[in-house]
Amino acid sequence: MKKTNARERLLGTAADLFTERGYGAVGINEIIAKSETAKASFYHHFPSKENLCLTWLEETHARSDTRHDAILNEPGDAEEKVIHYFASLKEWMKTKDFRGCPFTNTVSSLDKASPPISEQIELHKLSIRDFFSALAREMAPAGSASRRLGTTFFLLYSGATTEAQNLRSNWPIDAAVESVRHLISASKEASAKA
Amino acid sequence: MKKTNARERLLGTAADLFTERGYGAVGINEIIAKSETAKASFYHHFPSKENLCLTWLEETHARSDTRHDAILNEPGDAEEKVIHYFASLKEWMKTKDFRGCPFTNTVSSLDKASPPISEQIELHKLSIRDFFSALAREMAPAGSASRRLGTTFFLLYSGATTEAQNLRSNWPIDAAVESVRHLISASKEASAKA
DNA sequence: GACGAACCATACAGACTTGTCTGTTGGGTT
DNA sequence: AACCCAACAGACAAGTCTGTATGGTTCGTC
Repeated sequence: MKKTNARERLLGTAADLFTERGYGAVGINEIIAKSETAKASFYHHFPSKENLCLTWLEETHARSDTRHDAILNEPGDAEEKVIHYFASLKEWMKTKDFRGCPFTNTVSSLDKASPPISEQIELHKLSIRDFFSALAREMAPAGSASRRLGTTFFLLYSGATTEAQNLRSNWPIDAAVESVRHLISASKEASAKA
Repeated sequence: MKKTNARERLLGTAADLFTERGYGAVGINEIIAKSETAKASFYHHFPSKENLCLTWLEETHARSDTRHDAILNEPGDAEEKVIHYFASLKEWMKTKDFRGCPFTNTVSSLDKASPPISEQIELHKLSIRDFFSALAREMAPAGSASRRLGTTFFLLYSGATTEAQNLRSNWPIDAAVESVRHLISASKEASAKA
């Protein structure tokens, strides 16, 4: 039943609990209890709760990053890729009971500022923006217009995630998809006119 | 020095501390100490910390709502009103040290679900969307297009707030304004063509 | 077979949390 | 004068939190 590795068990249950209720609302006592691990083992692998959080965010970011690379290298239309990305966000929200972005939630829930965590969050957010920018560049190669388009996708994605969490509903994501669709077709018309 | 009313003092310092560090990271001991109030007086006016939070959100929402009404009844161009609203968000972020929406932050920082607080947050968010929808209706009276436009403004506003907090910078808000400007001019062209 | 790493259980320190309780002070009203 | 009520101070309960310390067990490798 137990995974053999105590470190993996700790990270796994910490990931579950942090995404479920947020960094601030979960104590290490609960983490070690749910992962069936001794407290001494926890402090053997992690110097502090904050470092556990950092490690969790790093691993989450790494997974997200390789997924973005895979999507970009995949064959297929950039427009479809963007729409599909929003669709998978809907799935995520449904399975995670409408808790939004782990990174954003961690920022809100941090009691005191922690430079390494803040840096990791910035890194992650900028990489998401870059992902959308790459897709935008693919579908509207004209310079300044595609730059704005990518950032607009990014902001719509962030807003949709935030408000789906606040309103405990997926309609903001559907609305964001509608906006994205409209933006794409409008940009096509503009480039056809030029 | 002290305001005469203990209740007002408590609400004021609670508002400051909650917006500064979030609901979860602030205890009532700190609130009563900073407001120079006895603990017994606190529990005389508020049944619990959670109720204090609810009251704070209610008052914040009420202020926001009357401000929206004032803006809508003001003379002036709807387009300028939207842009100006984003500009005042930039001011807010600067003075509040890049802490984002109090309502969104409270959702992330809540340890356990609280129905009255969740309802208050939904109410507030829907009222912001309605505000943007009213402005969109003013500048593009065509039915379905203005509906989408208002929701797009709302999502861009939310995303800009969230990411300005995450990245501790105002560039997401500037980018959102650029997107809004582009959307408005595109919608003008579309209605001119029809 | 010996060494060391990883793991286990458990007790503890010290500071923190929300909320309760007792008792006092002082101004305003009846 | 009697009463009410807001506000005060401060101790207390019962529990939480992170992190440390002690000591014992299992297991792979030299």
